[in-house]
Amino acid sequence: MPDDALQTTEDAPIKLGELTNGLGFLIRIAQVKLFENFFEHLGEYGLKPGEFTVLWVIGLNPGLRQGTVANTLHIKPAHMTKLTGRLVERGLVSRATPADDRRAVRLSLTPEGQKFVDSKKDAFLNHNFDEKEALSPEEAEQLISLLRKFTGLNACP
Amino acid sequence: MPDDALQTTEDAPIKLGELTNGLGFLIRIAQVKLFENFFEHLGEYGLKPGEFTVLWVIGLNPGLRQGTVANTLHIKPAHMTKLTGRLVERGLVSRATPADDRRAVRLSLTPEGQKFVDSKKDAFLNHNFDEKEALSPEEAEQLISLLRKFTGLNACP
DNA sequence: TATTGTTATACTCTATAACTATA
DNA sequence: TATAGTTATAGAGTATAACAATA
Repeated sequence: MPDDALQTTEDAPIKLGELTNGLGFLIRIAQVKLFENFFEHLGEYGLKPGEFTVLWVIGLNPGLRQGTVANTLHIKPAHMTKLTGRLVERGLVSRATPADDRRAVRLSLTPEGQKFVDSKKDAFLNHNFDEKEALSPEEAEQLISLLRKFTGLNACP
Repeated sequence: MPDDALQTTEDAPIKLGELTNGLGFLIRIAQVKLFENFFEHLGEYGLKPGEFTVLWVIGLNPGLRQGTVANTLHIKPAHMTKLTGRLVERGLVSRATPADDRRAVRLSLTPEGQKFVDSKKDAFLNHNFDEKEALSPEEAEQLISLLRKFTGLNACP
């Protein structure tokens, strides 16, 4: 039985050994695949996965504080500032300073932003990755379920 | 039944909606978790997951060409140059120019590099992530199997 | 001409700390 | 004092193109 190989310009197949059982490595390769898929379908809008996710969360929680979005999505505050700035520049998000705490920044979608999220929702949520991928619908659901459990994102048990 | 929430400094729980079914989002959060785990266990050596993976692959395939490593691990050539340089500086990897193609660079582990990989192998391959994680051993195996299928890394069936 | 690897540039993301303005 | 957000800086990773040496 030959060793497992990925791809090569080399003569001999490349051994990966137990790396193919490593969760970290698999997650990284999976992410590469998903990024490719994302840019294939949504790249024309010039938004990246993280930016789309921020739009989505703001859309579901209008007036959410910027820091809360950052915490929720594991985005660092410094980066969040720049990311928000980009979305505001594109006219998709608006900032507001609430009167009760003037340090805070509350975010909402502009009408354009809401329209954009609505129209791209399906493609964004990867309901499209079942093109000719390796997984059956049942396996995909199982994978998502296991990941949700692993990440501790099980909603309401 | 309340909407799903993650964490918040906010008054109301944050709605994520169908985001928790999005493979892209789950993979990202899973990676955050795995990175934390990695740095907790291996951070003291100052190596990052990608660097460790490169060491591992070179160890299994001594004399492998640099470009092949890059292709296999989805590392861009320009970045691979810098990454290799760091590992050489640390004395873990040695470069060699083969006589048959003097454009190429072939990589091998130094004795120190080999010793390092051997000693950290178990921790690296995340055989350690079962501490008090959410998944049972069976679920973990299932998750790995599904990811391997999704990424097209099924070795030899 | 094509290929391997390197350099250079630029941008994103991360990490950190210092700063402001509020509280 | 502590907190929310910003700014600044540095490093890693990515993308791209131009380049040298070799094939």
